[in-house]
Amino acid sequence: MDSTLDKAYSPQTTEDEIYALWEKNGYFSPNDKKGSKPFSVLLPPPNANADLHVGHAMYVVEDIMIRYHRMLGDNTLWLPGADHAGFETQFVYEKHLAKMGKSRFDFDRETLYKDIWNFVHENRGTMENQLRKLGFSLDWSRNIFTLNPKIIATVYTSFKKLFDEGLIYRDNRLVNYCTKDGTGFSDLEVLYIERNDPLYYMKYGPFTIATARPETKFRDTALAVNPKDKRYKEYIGKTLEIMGLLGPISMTVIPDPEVDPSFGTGIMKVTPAHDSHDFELGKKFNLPVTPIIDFHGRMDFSWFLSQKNIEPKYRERAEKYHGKKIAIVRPLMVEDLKTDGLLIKIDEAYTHRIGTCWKCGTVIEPLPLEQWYIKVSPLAKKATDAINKKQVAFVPKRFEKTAKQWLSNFHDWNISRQNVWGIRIPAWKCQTCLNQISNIKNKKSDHWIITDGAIPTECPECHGKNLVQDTDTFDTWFSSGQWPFAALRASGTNDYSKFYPTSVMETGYDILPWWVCRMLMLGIHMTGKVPFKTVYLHGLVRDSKGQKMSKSKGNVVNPLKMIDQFGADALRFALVFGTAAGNDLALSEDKIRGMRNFANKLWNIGRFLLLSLDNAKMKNEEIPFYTETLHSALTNDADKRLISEINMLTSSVTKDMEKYRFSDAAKKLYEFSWHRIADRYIEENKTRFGEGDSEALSVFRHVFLTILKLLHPFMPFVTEALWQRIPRLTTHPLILSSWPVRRPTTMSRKLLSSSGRS
RNA sequence: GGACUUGUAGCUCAGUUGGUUAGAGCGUUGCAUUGACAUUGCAAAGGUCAGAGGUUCGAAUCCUCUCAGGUCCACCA
Repeated sequence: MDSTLDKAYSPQTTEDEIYALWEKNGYFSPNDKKGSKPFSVLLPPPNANADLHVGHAMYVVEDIMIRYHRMLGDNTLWLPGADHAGFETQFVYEKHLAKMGKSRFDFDRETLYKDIWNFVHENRGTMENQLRKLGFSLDWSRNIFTLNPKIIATVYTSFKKLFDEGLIYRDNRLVNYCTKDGTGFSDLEVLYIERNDPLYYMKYGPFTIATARPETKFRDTALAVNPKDKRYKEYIGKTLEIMGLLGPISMTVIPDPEVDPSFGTGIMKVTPAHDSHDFELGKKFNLPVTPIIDFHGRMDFSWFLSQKNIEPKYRERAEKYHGKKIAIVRPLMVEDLKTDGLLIKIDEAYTHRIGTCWKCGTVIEPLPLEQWYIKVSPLAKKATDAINKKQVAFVPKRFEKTAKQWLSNFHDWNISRQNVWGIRIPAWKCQTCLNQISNIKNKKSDHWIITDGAIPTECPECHGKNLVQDTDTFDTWFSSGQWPFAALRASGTNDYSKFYPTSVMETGYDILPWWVCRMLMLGIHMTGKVPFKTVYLHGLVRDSKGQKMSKSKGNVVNPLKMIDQFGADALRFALVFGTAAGNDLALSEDKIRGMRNFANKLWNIGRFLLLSLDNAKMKNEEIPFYTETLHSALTNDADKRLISEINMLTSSVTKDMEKYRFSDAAKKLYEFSWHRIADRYIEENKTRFGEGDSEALSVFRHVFLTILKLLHPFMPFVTEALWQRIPRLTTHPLILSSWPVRRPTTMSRKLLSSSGRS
């Protein structure tokens, strides 16, 4: 035992060594002791091939819970995972391709998939090591990738079950399509932004209409007015001949109570192929769906140009527009409208909210496309019921309301993505049947063969062998929504039966609708049980001024840099200290430095304790371990008071841990260690320590070891480093030590031995 | 239009079911210090808890309204 500690604590020379000790000895794995209660948390899988950002460091809350429960003697599992992150990873890979002057369309599907797979695996590992740097006591022996074959198998099984139950269906409707990324998205992935766009007023037969999207007017199929609008009442049901840029078109006026008479001129053009409201309206009035914009965001006039006997003027125009991007066509159209005397005015001050791609910012085009949808409401109802029945608790409580609100507002969920990197949808179409069907009028063409992953050999209807698989992959949230049961079925033999439902789901509140609600819906439906009993939501990490971190602002805090500079314990403590669950927190270097100072303060309390113990040893003083006998024989009032205070602190911190009040616990421990023990108890009793007073030293050591235990979930490294150096009764490392109980009475000793650890 | 949320010290934030003189970190000021720690200690300054009203023996905390921020959803032709 080397009791001469360095003057200052050096996390850099301590942390890696301690982490290696824990990991090497398998301390992160469940104890699997008979009778021990299960406690399980699934780490929200970070992107496999990206670096961690400081938001990930908030998962420290999970490590705190895990370490606490491990010390309670629970059968504790914290399961790590790595996310293939479907579209996001493909997006990164496409950027990488672009740098080499290539695009994903230069490769066939299999090659592209393989290349991305290799790309991900070449970049893999950094994220995992960063989690280690943070001190996270994850059971790495169970680490699982979201494209693990067992995970995929579970996802396929779910898809088939949902399909068989009629909860998954195929439909052709307008999808939120990003023409740059070449894929559709669910409603949640559309990012609405406030934007200024010109509002064009144009002559439309006897009317004037206002539109922000003049390019779609070529394929308007009707005009809609509010049935209560006296100005247009007489026109309802009438078909009018209207002069457009490509000649006359006939259009019927239909009633729509949702038309706002005060907007523009109170008359709305209807374009079912490019507006979801119009699409629904079109269904009601049996209007054709006639697209003018293609999946690359270009104008498509082939329907017009293929007609015979087109006037040369109109042909010229259509050819001019054809194949060009919308932004290019708009000004051309404005010119032509002017020429024809159809443009009335342009309101340049018009602002509206417009959907954009959350990833690349391109304006989302609603385009008609066949996709797989999940019928959400039956699943959402089950989730809401579970919340109402208190089968799931939210921390903080207010998110219960948010979750329920989301669950009641979800539309059917488009789970098809036109990506390669992901889990390919196990749906096949028989080409033979398809050809036959297309010859029979009115027969539904959605004749799909769905399997639980096995490649079908022949069509069950016609026994044809010409089966073609859907080229789409699942929305990654469809598979992540199944993570709790999918992961536990894949991670270890009995993990699912032992650890499902998991104890706590801990993640950022920003993915409540994307992930938490989906896990609830799919988890309950697929397993009959809630996937987690408690949802703890943390806030966003912001900069020292409360501003959102972003690369462009240059205010991004790099967690690894902070760890190098101040130690993981300091960063961890800074993230929980003075932070309420569910609230955003401002993180500054000053705060982390302050917490580094606290780690150093602990170090020096330990250093002083060791020096005093050495000093006593030289005087041949025997320092007894703190026991019940010693406790009842205490004579010094200062010692008695301190013992009673550490007991009170223990209960109070334990209560905080149970109630997920980690900030309170951290604050109490900080306050007690620094200002009670270091500033007062040590200072007031220095002479006694100098004299080698065995009672004082015994009490001091006991109290300090207790503090190390209580602090261990928060600052695992410095506490373990000190624990290893201080003479104590047991040989266990701190990570496996038992959580302190009020004091060493007979009763609590029983508890200690029954937990199997001391 | 709907939901949620914030306003507490110079800055960033805690503050449980209402309960003494309202707390912390950082910052500021003064002093101290060669044996645990300058990554330190002691002391100090600094707050009408956004405002108004109400409930209560008692309100930062509960209720109503006002003002000022933030986030999300719906609608926007």
